[in-house]
Amino acid sequence: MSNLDKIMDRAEDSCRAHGARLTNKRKQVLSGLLKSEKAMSAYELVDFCRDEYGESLPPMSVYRILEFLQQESLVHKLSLANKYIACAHIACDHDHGVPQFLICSHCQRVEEITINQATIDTLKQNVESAGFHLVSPQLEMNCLCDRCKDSTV
Amino acid sequence: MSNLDKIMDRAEDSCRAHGARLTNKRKQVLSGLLKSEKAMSAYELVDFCRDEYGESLPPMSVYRILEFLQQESLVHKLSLANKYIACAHIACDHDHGVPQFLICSHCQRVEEITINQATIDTLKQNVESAGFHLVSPQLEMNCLCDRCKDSTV
DNA sequence: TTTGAAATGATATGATGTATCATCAGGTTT
DNA sequence: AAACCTGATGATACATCATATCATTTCAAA
Repeated sequence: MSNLDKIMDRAEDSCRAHGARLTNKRKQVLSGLLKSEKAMSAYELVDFCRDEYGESLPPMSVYRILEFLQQESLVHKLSLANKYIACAHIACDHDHGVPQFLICSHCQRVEEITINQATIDTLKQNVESAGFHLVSPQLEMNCLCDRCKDSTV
Repeated sequence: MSNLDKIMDRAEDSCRAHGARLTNKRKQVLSGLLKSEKAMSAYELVDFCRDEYGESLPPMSVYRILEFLQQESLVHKLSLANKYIACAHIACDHDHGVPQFLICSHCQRVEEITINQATIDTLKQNVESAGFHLVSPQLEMNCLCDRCKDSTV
């Protein structure tokens, strides 16, 4: 069983546990993101599904499906890039924690890492001091990856 | 001399120090953001300039001006909201540090706070461990502000 | 097998952002 | 002052991202 299949199975289990259905179209979008191993825009996913599955999936549907997948914590939206990416921890047993996305401004490569609890607590405390309350915390940072840093020096 | 005037003066000084010109149109956009005391989209600024100054400033120009103001660190782009906001520290003498924006998902109010150095160092260290390098660090977080939290409970 | 809710399709449109070439304004040189 | 250069702005078109709305399909439960 391939790694992709394992992840898709776990995704399906997770949906079922919430009483939600991981339909065929939803699987197509999710596996598209998993296969591509990068962040993709909704319209890129439209093209991908057409090319890969020979099915025309209108943009509206893709957006709806992406929204569903985000609710299920299977996909994250990267606001810095206006793109969507599969969660890197779908098949992990540990708690996912607060995701932090490092986005290479040069090659668009994205790395998802997890912030340690102490740092989150500090951030959260700052937020509370300012009279605000965190909602679905997620951090995104504009970076250069190693390769691009070297190649642009 | 009003606070707004003071800030605009400081902005102009700062530009001059970089050999850049804070032209009339650029002042209009910046003071629009300062007067409104909130984040605005480029097209909202187009409307604002038309209404406030009776001048038609095409969207393309507003985008160019916003880009200029960002380079001068007078304006920040909020990617979570696709809006722009005046830097809260234009007239401050202290170093600005890494800005963190708390955006109320409900009323769109934005608070700019500064993260303490230790937290930044930790974040930066995490980023380096992952083989990435920070570029223009800035954090944005989806929050609820006090008022909206109370009103929605 | 009906039927009701959820998912998807179709269509239109709004919102955000950029490419490109033309024109204008303000200094500098002569 | 006139010519000239550069940076700023205008005009136009278009690309990209996203949502509103109503119609149709699918699928599981009654």
